[in-house]
Amino acid sequence: MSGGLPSPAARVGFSFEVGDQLAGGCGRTGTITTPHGTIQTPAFVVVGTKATVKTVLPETVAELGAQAVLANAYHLYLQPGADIVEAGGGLGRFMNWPGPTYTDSGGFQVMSLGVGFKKVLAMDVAGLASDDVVAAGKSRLARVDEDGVTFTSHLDGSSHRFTPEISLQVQHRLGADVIFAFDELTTLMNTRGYQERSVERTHAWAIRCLAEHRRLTAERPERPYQAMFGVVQGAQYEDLRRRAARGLAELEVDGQAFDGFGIGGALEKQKLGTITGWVSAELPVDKPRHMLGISEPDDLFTCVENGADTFDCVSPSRVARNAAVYTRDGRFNVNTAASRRSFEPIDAECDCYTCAHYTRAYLHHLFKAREMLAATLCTIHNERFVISLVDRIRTSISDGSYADLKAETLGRYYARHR
RNA sequence: GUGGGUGUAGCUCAGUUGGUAGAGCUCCUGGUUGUGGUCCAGGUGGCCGCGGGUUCGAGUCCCGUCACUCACC
Repeated sequence: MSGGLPSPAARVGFSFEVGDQLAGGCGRTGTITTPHGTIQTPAFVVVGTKATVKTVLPETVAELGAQAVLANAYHLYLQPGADIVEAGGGLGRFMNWPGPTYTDSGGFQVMSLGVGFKKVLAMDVAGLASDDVVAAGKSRLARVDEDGVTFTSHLDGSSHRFTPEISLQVQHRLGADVIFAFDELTTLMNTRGYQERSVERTHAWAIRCLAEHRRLTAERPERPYQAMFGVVQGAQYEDLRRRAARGLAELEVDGQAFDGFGIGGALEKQKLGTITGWVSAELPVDKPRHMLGISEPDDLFTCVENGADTFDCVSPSRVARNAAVYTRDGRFNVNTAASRRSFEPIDAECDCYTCAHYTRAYLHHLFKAREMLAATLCTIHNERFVISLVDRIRTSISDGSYADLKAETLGRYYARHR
């Protein structure tokens, strides 16, 4: 382990304590404490982009075992506006979620609105490298410059400007317990030269984010402290990833350092573990590491054993709305003919509300009939599946059964495909 | 009974001056990793109501016939 900083002064309202270590790896358990409660790590943070976990009630989200919810600053800035969320008592109160909350900075939208697609994982990139990537048939809705990003709203076409300072101002108004630095997310199709310049830009923005965060925090001392995470970029390049991580770890602006770190960007699935390992090695052991946009079972194990503490991902809810459901024996689409007369739960071993009360045939019917309950029930199941898996991973680190859990879980989950 | 209309994919319908058929939906199968997604991609499926005729060639033109439908007796 290198690049670690001395322990920062304890901050009121936010802390991270490392628990058990995974034998033979840099995985660990831990406890994140926020003004709205604690998070036992490793943990899966449920995504509620627009201040709602699509199709499910907050009470249900809590019953799923979700420990925290992550919303998006860019989306809430556009609608309803950060001032309204602030006037509504802040993100958690506004959406009736009493537990810990996160907001993403809008950095992801720099890429997704810019290039018109979101394929940043497991993409065949041979021969496609480019400085100016845009999906065929899509118009660019975001343009990056050194100072910030100009967006064209996907809602009404209006033009908006995001800079590190503006993102932080928005996130402070939203009031989540954990906020992220405004970064630039590239795709695997960008050239090495572009990735290099992008990492430098993200670092320069990180400095501005810390300065603005410090200013805003000092301005409102009466408010609960919002923890600030820096985001490590660098695509698939070891030197860029390590340099980015080390740079953020060492960064301190007028005594203000990052409280934790996000690991994001273009992550080739095959290199996910390796990249996470590079980054973890450069980051301080006593601050939490959040994997942005990861939830596939094999990816969760890979990231945890390489030092990741928390995850968020839209996948469980997004695929649920399109009829894909996870089971211990792999994923399948419940809207296909195989489920029409299957009067069994999605996963007989699952402890979720959906599996306790509903059959595949019923869910199949709901999807065919385009009933809204289909999305709700499958979202409940999928979110519970991922939360439960990460919970079991956490327990297994503590009781020494991690290797067994991993072998059994992945062996079953991918049996059909291997 | 008379006159008109319609018969093309499971459904609703397109099919240009005749050159062995298309769309949407359905159906089937994939996909979805910091939500531009209540979606995207691909695929199966038709002796064009039936029988004759004209023509090198007919879903297209002609004759007959059957079914459904509308109007009037």
